[in-house]
Amino acid sequence: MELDDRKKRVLQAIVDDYVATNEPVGSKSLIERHDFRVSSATLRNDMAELERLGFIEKPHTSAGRIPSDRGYREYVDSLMKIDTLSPKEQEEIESNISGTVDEAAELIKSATHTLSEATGFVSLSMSPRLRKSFLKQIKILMIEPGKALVVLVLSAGVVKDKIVRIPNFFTDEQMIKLSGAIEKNLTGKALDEITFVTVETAAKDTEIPNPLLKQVLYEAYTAIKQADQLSIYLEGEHKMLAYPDFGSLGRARDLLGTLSDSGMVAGYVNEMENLATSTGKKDSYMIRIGQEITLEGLDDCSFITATYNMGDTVSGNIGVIGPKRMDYSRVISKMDFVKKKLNEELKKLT
Amino acid sequence: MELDDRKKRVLQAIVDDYVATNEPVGSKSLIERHDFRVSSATLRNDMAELERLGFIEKPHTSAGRIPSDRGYREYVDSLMKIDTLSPKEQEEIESNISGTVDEAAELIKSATHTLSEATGFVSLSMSPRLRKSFLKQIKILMIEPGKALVVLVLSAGVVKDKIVRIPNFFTDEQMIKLSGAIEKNLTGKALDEITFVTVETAAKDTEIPNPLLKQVLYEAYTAIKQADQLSIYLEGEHKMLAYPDFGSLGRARDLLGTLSDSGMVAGYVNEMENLATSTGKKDSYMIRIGQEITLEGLDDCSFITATYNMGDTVSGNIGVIGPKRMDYSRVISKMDFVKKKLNEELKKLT
DNA sequence: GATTAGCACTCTTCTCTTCCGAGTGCCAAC
DNA sequence: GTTGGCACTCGGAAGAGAAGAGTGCTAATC
Repeated sequence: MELDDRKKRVLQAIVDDYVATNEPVGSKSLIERHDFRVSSATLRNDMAELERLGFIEKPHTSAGRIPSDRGYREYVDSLMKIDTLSPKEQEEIESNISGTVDEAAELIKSATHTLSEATGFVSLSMSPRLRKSFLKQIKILMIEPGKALVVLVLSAGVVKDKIVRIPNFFTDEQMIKLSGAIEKNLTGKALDEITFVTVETAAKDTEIPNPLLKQVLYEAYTAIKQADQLSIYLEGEHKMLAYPDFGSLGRARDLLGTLSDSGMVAGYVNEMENLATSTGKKDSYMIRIGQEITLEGLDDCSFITATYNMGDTVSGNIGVIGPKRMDYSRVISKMDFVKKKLNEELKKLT
Repeated sequence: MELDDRKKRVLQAIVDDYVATNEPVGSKSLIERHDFRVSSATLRNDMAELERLGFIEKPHTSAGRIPSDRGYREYVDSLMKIDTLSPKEQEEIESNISGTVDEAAELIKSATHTLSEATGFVSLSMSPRLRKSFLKQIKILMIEPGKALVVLVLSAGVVKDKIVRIPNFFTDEQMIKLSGAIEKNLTGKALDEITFVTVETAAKDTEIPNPLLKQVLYEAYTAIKQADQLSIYLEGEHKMLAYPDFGSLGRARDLLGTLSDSGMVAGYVNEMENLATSTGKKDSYMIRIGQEITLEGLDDCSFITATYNMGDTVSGNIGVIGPKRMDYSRVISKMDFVKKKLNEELKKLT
């Protein structure tokens, strides 16, 4: 079912007007605000058809129309045109992201912050998926008897550390020897290539009595595995309260409650990303609208994500969550620009 | 102006009832719910007096009374009695905090989480004030030309690291030598004893050409100074939406907006802590009620903090922010218990 | 002097009704 | 296919009571 040209224009106009005013759009106001050159009765017929097809709906009998999820979907898929940012907007974003930060995590955080500020919505970032990154350095430092620090330096400027327990009588020299051996054998390996066996093998020629060794190796292995755990960073949750779309406190509570469970949100983003990768759909951004989002309380939201890259093998996501009644074009172009800048800056770090 | 016994009981009953019901309390319902053995008219006289003294107020002429900030203040200062937790409550908290965590930061986070869960309010923790902690280890590791990692191990199980830029042609050996020299000379020093001069002196006998050295030392110094920056962790902000006390979306927005500025909240907590220390008032907890809180949007909140300790010299704060119409006794006893458990667990780490 | 009963008064809240207007769907005409 | 016209629907605003909870005050009582 293809929409004819005028119906497309009508749907587009309804979305635009509704986004701008937050009022259901009637046939008469459409005529007033747009140059349709037909009468309101004609639009009424078109609108009835659009409703029959599921693109728009009525809050109640005697109100105007609002876009349905499907209407928004059609809008973002084929109707809207993405405009470019003004130099001023670009500069604002640029000045916030570029900087003197030396750690990737900081950079990503500041991009997330910028994104929230620029859009006025909730923004988020997922930590890079480090499975494919490789070990540049691994050191195990004795802190005190029974305690050591494992420090991992990964490609792309990422540093992780973890305090681990070790047998009390493990000595300094033993640790230095062990650390050297592990480093020598594991450096250059991708995280997902490293198994417990790999670590054990790496330590084989250290001549440290086995029972002692095993626990330390296990802790080191855990530290390595833990490094590629996904984490999420959310910002600007409170901004959602400013939108009348979540008028009732109940809805707002559900929404913020869900967002506060960052593990759940992270899981969802990850799922979306995997789905997109596996189905080969790789636009520069991904949108989920309203009911398409399976998280509780986000029925009135849209969720837009994009992928940033650190080097060739490592990537993560940034994203925006706002009311589905949002100016998609602006938000997407802003996110796109933030992503671009973030990628550039990340490149400088490697 | 001392209140007579019955007036105290009346005030106490008003606070208790109001906290329980969220309804302004009238003389009649007071009689019904409590065993005053006088008539409602008598209580009306008492209430008029309490109002004249500023302990209670009327939302409007024909409503009951609600406690004023001053009323709550009197209540927490001299009327309430803090009850102990049931074994079940204790166990719930205990099982959440004690655990196998090896890093202090993790432990503090989990205590904060537990606190929010147990009270149903926003909870927060401030990172330990590390000025007085001492360096157990400091290592500078080369990552690649132009980049190094400074790792600090502080007393009380705290590890900090920071990537720093260094001159490109700084070599591996130079770094090892430098790292050793700095470590040898700075270990055991408290963070606030370390100045740039100290660091420079520590590196004096390395025989590395001066112009090179200076930048690295400065970066190392920065890393050290940065380690004692305060940070704050907030949790459960969305829970505030569940309380009718913040009925209007506007108020809720102000509140969450303020809480989202964690720097500001951290500054306020720090200020409170300093004030308490300097005036010598050292209760096991501190309370700020309503207007006493100078943060915007927290007029209807109370802010309760306590201090946790890591070793003899290092401490930080945990706290709760809830509606001022809260069950102070329960909240305080819970916070107190969380604090106690946290202190115990922190002790195990050192 | 403190306490009490009684009563007039105040003010919010809830419900019911009415009214208005924006918007619709449909029909007949163009 | 498009248009003008018109009856109809429904939500929201505005207003009018009525109910109810609570107060302050006065005069009587302990």
